Amino acid sequence: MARWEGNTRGRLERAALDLFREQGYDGTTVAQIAQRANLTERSFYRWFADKREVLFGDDDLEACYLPVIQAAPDGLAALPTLLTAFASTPQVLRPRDFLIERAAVIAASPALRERELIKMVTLAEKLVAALVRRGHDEQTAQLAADVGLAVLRSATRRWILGDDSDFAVLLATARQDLLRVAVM
Amino acid sequence: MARWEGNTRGRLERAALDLFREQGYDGTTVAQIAQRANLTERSFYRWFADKREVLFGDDDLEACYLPVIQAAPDGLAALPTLLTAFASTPQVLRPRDFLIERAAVIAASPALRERELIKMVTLAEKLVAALVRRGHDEQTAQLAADVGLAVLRSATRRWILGDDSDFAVLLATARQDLLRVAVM
DNA sequence: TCAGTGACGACAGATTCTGTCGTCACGATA
DNA sequence: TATCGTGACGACAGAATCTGTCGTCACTGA
Repeated sequence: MARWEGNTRGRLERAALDLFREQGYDGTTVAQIAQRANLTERSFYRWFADKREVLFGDDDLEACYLPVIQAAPDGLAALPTLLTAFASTPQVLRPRDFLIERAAVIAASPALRERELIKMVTLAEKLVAALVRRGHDEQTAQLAADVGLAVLRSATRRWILGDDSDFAVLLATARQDLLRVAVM
Repeated sequence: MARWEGNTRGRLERAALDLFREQGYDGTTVAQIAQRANLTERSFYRWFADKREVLFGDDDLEACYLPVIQAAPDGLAALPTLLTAFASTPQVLRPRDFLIERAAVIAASPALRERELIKMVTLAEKLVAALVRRGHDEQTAQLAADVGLAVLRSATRRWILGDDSDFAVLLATARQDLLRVAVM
């Protein structure tokens, strides 16, 4: 067997994404993924908690956002605090090609959509906690996180579709949209 | 065996909720649920697509909201349209006791949280489609749905916690909060 | 040279979910 | 009353996911 090839995790992720694109998520088994990566099924589960996790490796948005929130100037409102943190999003994400491939696979599978959602919500909870630590009340923090993520999604949609403006600009635009929607 | 007892679906739902509360979601098998409902495991899967679905039966919020959106006066903005529809929410939901029991079980299980989230998002997609049919553009509709659901969640949180105000009032309050958050 | 550590293969087994077929209750019709 | 169709159900087989456990092998440091 091909033990100790190195970059085990990466090999599994690559094999999984390829197979999902070829045969669909439901149509490919963990055994197939492992085999293509020169491993056994058991080893797959040593690197990923379950079959879905292989697509949600290490964006680590949290580690990117939280310090910025922590360092925000005193008295800054909740939503602006979040949007400031979100500005550095594209630097943390994987290359756009990869994101597009992955997005297509996820969109095609309810199981993967579920997983993506809970990742999002888990992030939202971390944001709420960070806002509360800065003195915002729970209710406001929760609402700000929900609304902030809606703005982030709106901006990200545009970015993925090829809009190469500075991400802070995309966020500002999305926030304008939000204002129109919320005030009307 | 106890065939033809009637209310098969309800028996399974009841057995599942009780067992999940006693042993946790992961700790109970579909076979146990079926057994407590005097059925076989195979019959469980005739009534529910998978183990999680047994907790997400038939709120049918969609059927409640869509007609109201359809019937909204011309020219009404997206968010107010949604909030009008949301006003009748409590009439569709199950009794509060049931919701609280269920919420506790869901909160304790990541798998169930995932399922709850995708139910929410699926609803959001239906709302977006309904808004687009009324002439709102896609981007606005998406944002309004995200924000509207944030407001709905905020109002529902208060309602579940025992605030017995008219639900329209709770929604209005949540919307005030939203305005504060969004404008500041 | 040798023990410690971590990655891996091999195997067993519980659980989820699906396909298929035969059986039984019920309702409609002759 | 006799018969037939339909739908709910039990019984069985089997694929796939996920976990526990143990032995092996490569690398590291003393």
